Amino acid sequence: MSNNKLPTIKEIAKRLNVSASTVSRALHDHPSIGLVTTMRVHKVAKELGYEANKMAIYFKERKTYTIGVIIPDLSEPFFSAALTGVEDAAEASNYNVIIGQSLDNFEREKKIVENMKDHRVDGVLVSLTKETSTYEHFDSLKKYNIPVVFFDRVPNRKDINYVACNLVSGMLQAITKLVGIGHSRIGLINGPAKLAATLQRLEIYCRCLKENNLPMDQDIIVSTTLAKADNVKAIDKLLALEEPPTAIIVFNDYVLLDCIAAVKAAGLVVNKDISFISFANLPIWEYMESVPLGSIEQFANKQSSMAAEFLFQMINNANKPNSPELPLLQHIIDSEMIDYSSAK
Amino acid sequence: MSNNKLPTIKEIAKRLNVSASTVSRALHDHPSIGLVTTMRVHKVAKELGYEANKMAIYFKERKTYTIGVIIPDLSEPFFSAALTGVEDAAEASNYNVIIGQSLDNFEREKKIVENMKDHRVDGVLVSLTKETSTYEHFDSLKKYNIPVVFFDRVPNRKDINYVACNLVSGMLQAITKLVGIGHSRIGLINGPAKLAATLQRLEIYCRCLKENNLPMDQDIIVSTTLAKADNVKAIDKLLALEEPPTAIIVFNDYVLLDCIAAVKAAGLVVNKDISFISFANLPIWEYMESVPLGSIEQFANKQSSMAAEFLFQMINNANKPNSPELPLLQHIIDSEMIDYSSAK
DNA sequence: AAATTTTACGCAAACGGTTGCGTAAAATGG
DNA sequence: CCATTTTACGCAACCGTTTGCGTAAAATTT
Repeated sequence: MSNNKLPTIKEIAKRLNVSASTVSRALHDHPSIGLVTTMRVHKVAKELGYEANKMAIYFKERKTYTIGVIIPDLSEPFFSAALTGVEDAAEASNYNVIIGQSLDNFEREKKIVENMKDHRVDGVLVSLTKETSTYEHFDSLKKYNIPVVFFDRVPNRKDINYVACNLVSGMLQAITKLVGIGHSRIGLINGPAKLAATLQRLEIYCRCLKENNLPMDQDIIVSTTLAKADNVKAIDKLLALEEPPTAIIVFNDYVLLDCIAAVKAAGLVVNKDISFISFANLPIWEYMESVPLGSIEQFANKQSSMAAEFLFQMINNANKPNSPELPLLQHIIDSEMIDYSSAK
Repeated sequence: MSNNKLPTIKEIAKRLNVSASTVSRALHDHPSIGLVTTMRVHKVAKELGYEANKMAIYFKERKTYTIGVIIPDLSEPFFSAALTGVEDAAEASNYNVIIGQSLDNFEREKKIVENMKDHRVDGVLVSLTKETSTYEHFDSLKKYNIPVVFFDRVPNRKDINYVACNLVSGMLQAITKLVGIGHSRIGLINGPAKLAATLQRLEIYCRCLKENNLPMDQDIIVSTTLAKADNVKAIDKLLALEEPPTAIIVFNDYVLLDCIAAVKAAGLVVNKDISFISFANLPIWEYMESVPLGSIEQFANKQSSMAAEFLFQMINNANKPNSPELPLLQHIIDSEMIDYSSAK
């Protein structure tokens, strides 16, 4: 059983018959304390193994040196990479990171925000739930002077701080590449209509087709609920067309995995009979034999660490007394198509 | 700009011309406070939007309701699953989780421990670095009454609290299964000698062979540094034998992925010419066409959440004044071979 | 030697809330 | 009507550290 009593400043003060304030100042080598006293204090402090109780200091400072990160799901490599990005940035600033997984559940997200408020984190980083469409729970953090920065899955609002990823650049690279190697009939397997990401992909797809002077054909645009059976149905529908696409942009890697299986089942060969480009979430293609021509990378790590930097800027700015009101911190990172076609 | 001043108990007290202690008691509906006063306090509290500053309470309680988790690498699905297990358990107990990635670096691990001590976490969960062989940095937490529970990668000591995974059960299932379907020449591709896991696998492999009355042949035991080229070299060495094994136990899934590629490159067919069983770390086999016959699952989530339960037991026990000195909390979970042979 | 400055330290409040103890005033008992 | 209990609240300490201000004693100046 350990002593249970950690040495405090008062303890040192008592032993030396001086006041706690003298000890505190001596420990910081404050000039107003005599040299001998300072040395005696240091000596006793060392003997007792004294260490300042940071929680007491933090409490006085009204800070916790902790930030919260709210993400949908750690089992997604995208988000675990994002968390790592945050942790790296936080470590560099001597901050701690507490996590909360919303599991794409709005109520959980609210609860996590509440909890982080209770713990008085110095700031919050969020990647939203798919369900989230109202933001009062984040607005309420303003009352506690807790800044919020969103990343990747960000609210559809102007008055927020965020880092997001622009899918246009990657999609443009993808379609340009496909056109470059001779494809002119490029399909799209999109996600469920209710997801913002779905609409976004459709818009960008159309734009990029146009930029490449390709016609748009509704027949080669299909969607899936993201369920496995539905993914297969979607790709089969395209393959069954009279004139099937020769290349397909796929909603994400999970969908693509099912598509590849279906293509093989149909006796076709990936990258010969049909080519794919998808939106990256899985770091697995280097191990697979059938791979997409490329993946549109959204740089989870880069997004999250930049969001963390923004957050620290806001936190530090708030600490300065004459803070000149920071402008909104917003940044959009370009996605990039990672080319796999040369790899195999 | 928000008001910067959150309402406090003192603020309420001032408005009602009562003392802070009365307000505090009224807010908790303490019987010694008159009904009218209590109601007036509640009313003003509501008007002001008063919420207790938990940090102040925690500081007084000398608790933080936060536990720390130290794991090697979040990008490994095993550890992100483990973290999720911890978070689930923590949420159920109203605790927060702060994370630290050691990146398999001993110095980082020490630094993280130090940091968590500074933040006075109520307890720590650890899965050790591959480099860690001394444990003073954890012992030092005793001084602060911070309990520690290890999981999965645990110290080689008796006097610790831990949850670990027993590989024997899974390996035995694996070899028994292989024997059952006619294999009698079962190889082993092991990891680098310096890893504890390597020695462990070798021992268990030998034991399980013996239990199935199979002879041991040094020729079909090879090792790899875990680098891709070396993985390929290892499997090629086995395939080049006069009498190659018909089944191989592989160190882990990463190694196996390279092995499968090498087998295909050699013109052989997985699960026909040669079969594999590996130690699971990747949740990818459901998407692959060539899969091992089975994977030995070590239940990251179960291990970590049980470790968290242990930790909470220790924390709660320490809070009780007449704590009857908890015994060491130790548990070993059986690994299990997950059978994929029927799936394809 | 008296006046002034400097040195070296203590007091007390502050952060926000909790709690043991003391005590007026009101209610009850005899 | 006096003695005792109950009711309802305030005081002050506490958690551990920091910091503005005040002040004796010592050192310096004249």
